[in-house]
Amino acid sequence: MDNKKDQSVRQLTEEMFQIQLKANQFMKSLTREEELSDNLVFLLLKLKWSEFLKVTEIAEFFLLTPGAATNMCDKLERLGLVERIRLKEDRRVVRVALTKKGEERVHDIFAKFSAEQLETVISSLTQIRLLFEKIEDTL
Amino acid sequence: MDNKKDQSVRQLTEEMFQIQLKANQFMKSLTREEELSDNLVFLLLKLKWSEFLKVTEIAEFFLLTPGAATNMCDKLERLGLVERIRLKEDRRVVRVALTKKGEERVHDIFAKFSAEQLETVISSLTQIRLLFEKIEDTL
DNA sequence: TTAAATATTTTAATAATTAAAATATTTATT
DNA sequence: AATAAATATTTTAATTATTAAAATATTTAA
Repeated sequence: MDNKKDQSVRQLTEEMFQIQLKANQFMKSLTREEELSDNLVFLLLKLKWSEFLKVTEIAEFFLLTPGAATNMCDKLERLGLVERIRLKEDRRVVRVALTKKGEERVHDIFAKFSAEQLETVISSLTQIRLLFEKIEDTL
Repeated sequence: MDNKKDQSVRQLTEEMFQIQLKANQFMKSLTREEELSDNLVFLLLKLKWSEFLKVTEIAEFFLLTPGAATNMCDKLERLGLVERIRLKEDRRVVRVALTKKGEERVHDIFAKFSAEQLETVISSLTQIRLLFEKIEDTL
């Protein structure tokens, strides 16, 4: 591995490291008063704009096993943030939905940001996603 | 929470989710044949361009406890990828450095990418970092 | 009616982390 | 010089989040 490539490795490592750091900081600023894990917060957000999700849907979204998804729901249910109801039409299926308390929790997460701030964040995140897609096309 | 803000939450959730997905995919493509965790790979990369790191330095970089950093080193040492040597000048300090095998492992990670690919990736990552910094300034 | 497939939960095991304790060394104080 | 305090790393115990596998209940297919 020549010096030019060494430099590339060094740069790439540094950028990746900084990005991870800032991404974590961003998550923290979003969930600054949350003691929930990132994935649990993500799930609350996801449920905010889905009427409900099945456990297998949750598992698929998060690329986890059904057991892990169940465990996530256990935690949120214990906190009164979600409820689980068996579907009448197919009693194998469990609907997972936000409770009133869960709705309020999501509301609280975003109450601290102005509409302008949100727009800026969304716009930046969109560009970040596009850049990752560019990387995807490159490799 | 009004409809406009609902939409913002929805968009933000979706972007965050996609970014997490793509960032994971990126890590996977970088470490596609690695059975090491992300942090272990990161540490290998970091050691590639540092002569050596102390355990506390590793803990600081990764925002972990010294115990966790020790554990990371245990794993890499067990695999023959790093070595630990007490500093003569201060025998409390352990130098952690890549072995020859570790160097080769890092080399292998990047052997599969061309210089052009690396340049594109680095450039995109730099922009991603700048965008995260913009978000940081916004919040 | 029986067998196979499916959804979720439970159980057991594993990996990665923290908090706290332990060990060794260095630095500061007496 | 001796003692106390600080520091670096490791070890131990506990916790959290995940997987694999097993269990339970239900639906679908034969």
